[in-house]
Amino acid sequence: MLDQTADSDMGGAKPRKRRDSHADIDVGSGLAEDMLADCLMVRRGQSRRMAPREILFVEGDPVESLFLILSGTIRCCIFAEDGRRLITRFATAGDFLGFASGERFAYTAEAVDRVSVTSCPRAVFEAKLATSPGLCLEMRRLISRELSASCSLMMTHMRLYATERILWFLRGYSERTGIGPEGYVSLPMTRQDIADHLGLTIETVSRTFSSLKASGQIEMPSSKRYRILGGEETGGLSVAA
Amino acid sequence: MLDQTADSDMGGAKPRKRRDSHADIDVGSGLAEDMLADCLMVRRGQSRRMAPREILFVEGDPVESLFLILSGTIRCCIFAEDGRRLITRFATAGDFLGFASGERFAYTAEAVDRVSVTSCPRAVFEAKLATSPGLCLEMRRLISRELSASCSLMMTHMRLYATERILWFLRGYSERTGIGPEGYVSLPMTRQDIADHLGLTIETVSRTFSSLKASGQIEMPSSKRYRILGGEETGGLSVAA
DNA sequence: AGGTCCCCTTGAGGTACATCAATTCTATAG
DNA sequence: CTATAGAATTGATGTACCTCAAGGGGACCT
Repeated sequence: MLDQTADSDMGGAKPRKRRDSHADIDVGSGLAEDMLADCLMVRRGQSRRMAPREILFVEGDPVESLFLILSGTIRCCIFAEDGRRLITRFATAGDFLGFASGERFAYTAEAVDRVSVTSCPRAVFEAKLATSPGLCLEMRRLISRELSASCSLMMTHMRLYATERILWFLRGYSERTGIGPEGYVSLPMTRQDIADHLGLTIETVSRTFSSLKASGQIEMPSSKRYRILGGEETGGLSVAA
Repeated sequence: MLDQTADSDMGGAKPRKRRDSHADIDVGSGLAEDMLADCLMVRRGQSRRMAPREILFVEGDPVESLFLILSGTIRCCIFAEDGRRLITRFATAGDFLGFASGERFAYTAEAVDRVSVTSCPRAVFEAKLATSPGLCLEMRRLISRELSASCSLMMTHMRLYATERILWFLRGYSERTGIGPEGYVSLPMTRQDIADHLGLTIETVSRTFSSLKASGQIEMPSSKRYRILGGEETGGLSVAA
């Protein structure tokens, strides 16, 4: 079943993560993922299963391997000296980890729920890089997208009301992970995770969810499942190329 | 003109900015900058002078050239639909522009004060990239640093008081540009620029400057020149090694 | 000099969010 | 089933910042 997942995430059409449904990730560069994935898939048999809260790597660790997420969600965190935590991204199936880092990881990667990843030794990847200039450009494009996602998050942090931040997050997450069979999106992370991602407190996140439910903008049968109401947007097809 | 103070304000082991030819080289892995600079220096004769508010490129423009700033300060902006502006970074002498972008620029670059830049056609650079795998890795490192700077800015935006944001900015800026001969750092950008960089309003920026002056943490003989007081911890003046 | 413009500064009041604190819900264990 | 711990919710209160608004100050022009 692992291979299934892998194949689907990489190139084929597959249920879990439909490439045609999230233009912001693809933006005309399925090529990047394909090439990078090919590289990682060399060792596709060696997938690693992770339990919730399990740590994949820690900020400052030397980069020995690069990773591709096959399923589940991983939070990428950086910590301030005073303990504040910033979750720079929630990486989900099909996302790569470590490519934007140089010698050492710039963030800590931790499993949110049950996760499965494949890895590729850094040396193998860099050897491939040396022989394939195309791969290099594609890698740059991948990192660029990460940078622009980071800017987008910054824009969100900046003078956006809690309601708008939450909706931005929910929309983005559902676009990336896809909507489940019953029409709900699974939300594996805690309120604290969301707070640390959006620059809010856990109470504000909770309150905002409540008010969004009350105003009929979202539906949440449980605290870990949601659906965005109000028409078109829920599909997440509105991202400009 | 920048050199004299450059070595003292960093506290780092190595001189941060060398001014051999006319490229101010930033701290960190000098290798990356050297290789990239070499590439750009191919056309060193063709430097472009820019007046304040002049635009180098606009977000969405196709990337035809890559740039290296020789002197002056450039603001890199992204705009939201509602007109909000985020200045993702102030690029100064020795900084590269466009390397993190793919086909199109991800942000708008505009001169803050009088600026001089050299450029390199993208095709030339990518051709060099194809023949030099080392350059590729160095470029990745460069982009990684930009990404981590972006994360650092996000961390700052996130639940830090205005006072701390301002100090963070002033410290970082003085580290990057160096301290002038009289001990003051020149601050070419407007209060609005700073506000859009730190996620504050112009009034809050101004008020915070005033209170920092009042509490003796900074000195500002005019609104465009400052000096951080308080010795080691605030100024980063520690002369290590 | 005087005038104009733009930027900066300062003030008063409102508000969205943080903080402190208590209760309820969910989950895994006993 | 109850017990216990963690997460989520809800309430009351404070406050840092935003907003609206009015006054300075420097640069440039005639």
